[in-house]
Formats: sequence, structure tokens, C-alpha cells
Amino acid sequence: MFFVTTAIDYPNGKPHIGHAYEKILADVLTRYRRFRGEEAYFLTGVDQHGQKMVKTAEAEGVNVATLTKRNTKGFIKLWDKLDVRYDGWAETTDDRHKACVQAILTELEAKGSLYKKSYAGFYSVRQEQYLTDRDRNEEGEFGPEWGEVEEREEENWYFKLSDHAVWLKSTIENDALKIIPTFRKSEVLNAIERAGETDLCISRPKERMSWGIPLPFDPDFVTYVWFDALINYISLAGYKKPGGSDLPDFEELWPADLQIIGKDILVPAHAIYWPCMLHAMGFEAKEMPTLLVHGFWNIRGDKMSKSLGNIVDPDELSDKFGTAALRYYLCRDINSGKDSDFDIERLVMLFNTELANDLGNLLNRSINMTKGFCNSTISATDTNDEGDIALRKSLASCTAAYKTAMDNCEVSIALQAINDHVTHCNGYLERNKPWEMKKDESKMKRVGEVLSHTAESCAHLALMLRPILPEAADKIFGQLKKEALKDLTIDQLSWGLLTAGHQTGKPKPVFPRIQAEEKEV
RNA sequence: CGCGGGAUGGAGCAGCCAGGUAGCUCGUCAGGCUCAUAACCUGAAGGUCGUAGGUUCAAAUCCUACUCCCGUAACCA
Repeated sequence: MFFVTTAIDYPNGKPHIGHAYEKILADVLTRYRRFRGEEAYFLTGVDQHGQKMVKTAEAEGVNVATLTKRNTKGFIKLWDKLDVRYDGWAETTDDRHKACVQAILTELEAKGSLYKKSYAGFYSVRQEQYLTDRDRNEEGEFGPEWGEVEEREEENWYFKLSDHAVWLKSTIENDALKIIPTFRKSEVLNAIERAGETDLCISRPKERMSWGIPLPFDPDFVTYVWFDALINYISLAGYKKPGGSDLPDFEELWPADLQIIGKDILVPAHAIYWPCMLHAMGFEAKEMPTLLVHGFWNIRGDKMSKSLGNIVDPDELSDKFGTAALRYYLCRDINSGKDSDFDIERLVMLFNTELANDLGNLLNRSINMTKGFCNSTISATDTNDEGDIALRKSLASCTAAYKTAMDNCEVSIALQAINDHVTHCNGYLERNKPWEMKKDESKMKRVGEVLSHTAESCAHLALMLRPILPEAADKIFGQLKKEALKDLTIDQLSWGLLTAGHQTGKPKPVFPRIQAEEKEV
């Protein structure tokens, strides 16, 4: 079973384009694995606990549980709208999750992996957090932005992270825990060098923060984010599930084949804390997940942030341009783990040129001519014409390139491979000119062969495009009058999906051009 | 001298790991076509691949130094 997870989002606001990108990427890769004929399981969700949720609720004057429910619903609704289809939904307020977290904590405490100690430091009452030297300004003082800062002492529970430092280093060095892309691996290894003997604080006193999961062995504390949010990857995958649980079978899922996360939470959370936590629980190096680390969508070179007011709302984009355009853009215009600039004009341009003008138009002209010149009937395509052979060769290399790219999680490259063949097909029509040949009765057989070559190509292209644009692909199958194509796996993509005599349908633009209008969303 | 990424025709990017005539999309210009979503096709102009050295028969690609841009700097107890 191919197991895909994403980071679980913090629902103290609305989902932004970065949230949407990660979920769409996970959705695409999951659908691709199924296209490969594999069984796949996609887990995503929301991280609902913590101080920020409490503060947001206070600011809005609602109960924190109410806010949590309401905002969570916003995420669920958006994923539905964006065709993000997950198999498991992880909410950290889920009782099944809480039970698992507590079971793990109990076990680790019994094992001696946790300990309690007192810490004294400078505390910002306004921000409700302890400050470090990095929070000091140039004069070495805590600035006014922190409000009243007082010295305070507090007891908390700690996880013995340092016990696993040596193990972690070798585990990452030898790729037992794999990190994609590779340049992130060196970043992590450098970070581990500085690890030192620091342990990880995993609790908050209840009197200060009650919106969390209580420590089973010390009810005056709740667990802090690490032993809550990160655990979702296994808790909702069935780890330590009680008998009769409806959760999946953990043995089948774990280790995760892809844990998709943003570059911001690689170090320390996912590359350091998480594997050490797993190791403490008894997981071995070979049971470590693979981390797929993606970059960010920037806005005109700036980071997207609330303070800059440049948040891009995927919900509005989907309303305005359609889910297909949004999914296509997010998959197409960003490269292997790097950052990219979000640009609505590029979104429109890529949709209009690559989908509407090139692929959509190829399908449209193929079906239209098949209907008009050939009675909607497909001809045999086992021809020896040089151009035909070149076209089939182009499709074969397209399919191979697509597969390699998708196996490497490089969706953008896969889409480029698809476009290359589309371009080949449009040129092929131009060279063969079926609209001219049909004037000569003796060439009608050839007209059918030519058009069937492009129609056949469209069938293949739609299948390859399907993980990215499921609805559009199905529309294409509909116009080809061959809905059953959607059940094919990638290995069944051989020439001849449309057999001689098959009747195709009516042409209708699958990707209507987005008309230029106001630029602002 | 913390760590990482980046600097390639007007714009956005690929190529660099495994050196060998600089590639893609958009834009521009000139043609062609009319089956099609004013879509499609062909051709052209435009780059001394951040700077300076080095290795090599050969460097965008390897090595060294430098400049500029971006991100990040972990027990937020």
C-alpha cells in the first residue's frame, strides 16, 4: 500500500494557496499511484490544538471548540471543491487520536524517555511565551513588542531527544530516512551537527494552556505540538488502535512512502523530532518515512504573509478560474522542491495556451473532423506511414518521460512531457491536412487514419493527465465515447485503445479559454 | 567567513550531480493554414550562461576566490 501524508494544517484562519498546493500535490501523487495499479492511502487533516487557536477564538469572541469546528469545516469544504480526495482525515481533537497520543506518552514515560524539570527564563505575558536571546533587540533588551517581560520559573516535561542524535545522523546519512530533494538532506545533516545535548519540551502547564491533550501520567499538563500533531501520521493510520476500530491496518500502511511537507517544517520538526520520536517508540531505521519537501509560493518575490496582506485565496481562484486551472497551474509552474512566484497572469496563460489552445483544441479538432469527415468512426491505425510512425514514437517517449517524472514526484516535468506530444500531434495534423484530403474521395481512408492517430493520442494524454485533472480527463473520455478508459492502469497504455469502428462523440471544448478581464482577484 | 538556495536571450524557467555545437514556454517579427476554443503550423531576430582566475583538446556544466539576491538559523521551555 502506497501511503501518502501531508502536513496537517493549522485552522486558525482560512486555507491559503500554500495549503492548497500541498494537498493537491498529495492528491495528484496518490491518484498517480492508483493509475500505476497500486493501492494507495492518502491521509491529511488539521492540527487543531494550541495557544493560537485559543487566542483566535478569544479575538473572535467564540468558544475555541466552536472556532475549531467552523474553521475545520472550511478546510474540508475547500478540499472537496479542489477535488482533493483523501482516504483518512486526521483531526487532533479526534478521540481516536487522543487515545493513541496518550498510549504513546504512557509507554514512553514508563520506558524512561521522558522526564520533568524546571526551567527559569524570561516570559512575555502578552505573547504568552518564553523568550530567548534571539528575541532581544540590538541593545540586548526585549523590545516593547513583547509587552511586559518577567522572569518566571516553570516545570515541564521533556523528551530525551539527545538519546537519538547519533542514531538519527546515521539514519539520514544512509538514506534509511530519505529526504527529497537531495539538497535538503545536506541541510538537515548540517542541522544535526549543531544538535548538542538539548532535549525537547513536550508539555505546557494546564493553567496556562488547556486546549490540548492531557498527559496521562500528569494531568496538570497538556502535550505540546510535537507529541500531538506529528503523531497524527500514525494515530489515524491505525497505530495502537483498539479492537473494533474502523481505522486502517497500520501494518499495511507504515512506513509512509511519502510525507509531503513544506520546507519550513523540515528542520527541526520532521527531520529531527519526528524520527527521534519514532525511534523512541521502537521503530527501526528501516521503518522511517520518506520526506518530500516542497518550496513555497511567493508573491512577487515576497513571502506570502498576513502582515503583507498578500494572501492568495484558493477558494476565490477556483471560483474565478475553475478548479482545473488552479490544479494545473499549481502542478505546472513550480519545480522540484523550489520556491515559485505565484502569478495569476501565468495561471491564465498556462491554462489558455497549454490546455485550451494546445490539448483542448487538439481534441476538439480531432473529434470534430472525425465527426464531419468520417461519420464519427475510428479507423485502423496499424499504418506504415513515416509520419504515423513518428507520432507513435513521440507518444511512447512521452509516456516514458511522464512515468519517470511522476515516479520522481516531478509533476511539472510530467506535464511538459504531455505537452510535447500535444505539440507533435498538432503539427502532425498540419502536415497531413485531413481537411484538404477529404476533398478527394480516394483519400478518405487516409483521412480516417490520420484522425484516428490524434484521437488515439488524446485518449492516452487524457489518461496521463487524469491524476492532475480528473474531471477534465473524464470529459475527454466522454467525448471519445470510451468512459471505460478511466479504469486502465499505466501499463495498459498500449497503442490501440480506440479500435477500428469505434464511434466517437460530439466535440465540446473541455477547457474553455479564460477571457482576459480584471487582473485582481 | 552559521546553514541552504539562486544569478542562463525582453519575462519566467530547464540544462549543471555522470564536461562536447545553449533548450523550453510566453513575448516580438515575417509567412502559412482554415478542421478547430480568433485556436493550429513554419521560419526569424534576440544570450560572451553574475565576476575573476584555474583544470581540460573542450566548461553554463568541475575547482578556487569574489559580488549581488532570497530563505533560514531548531529545547519560542
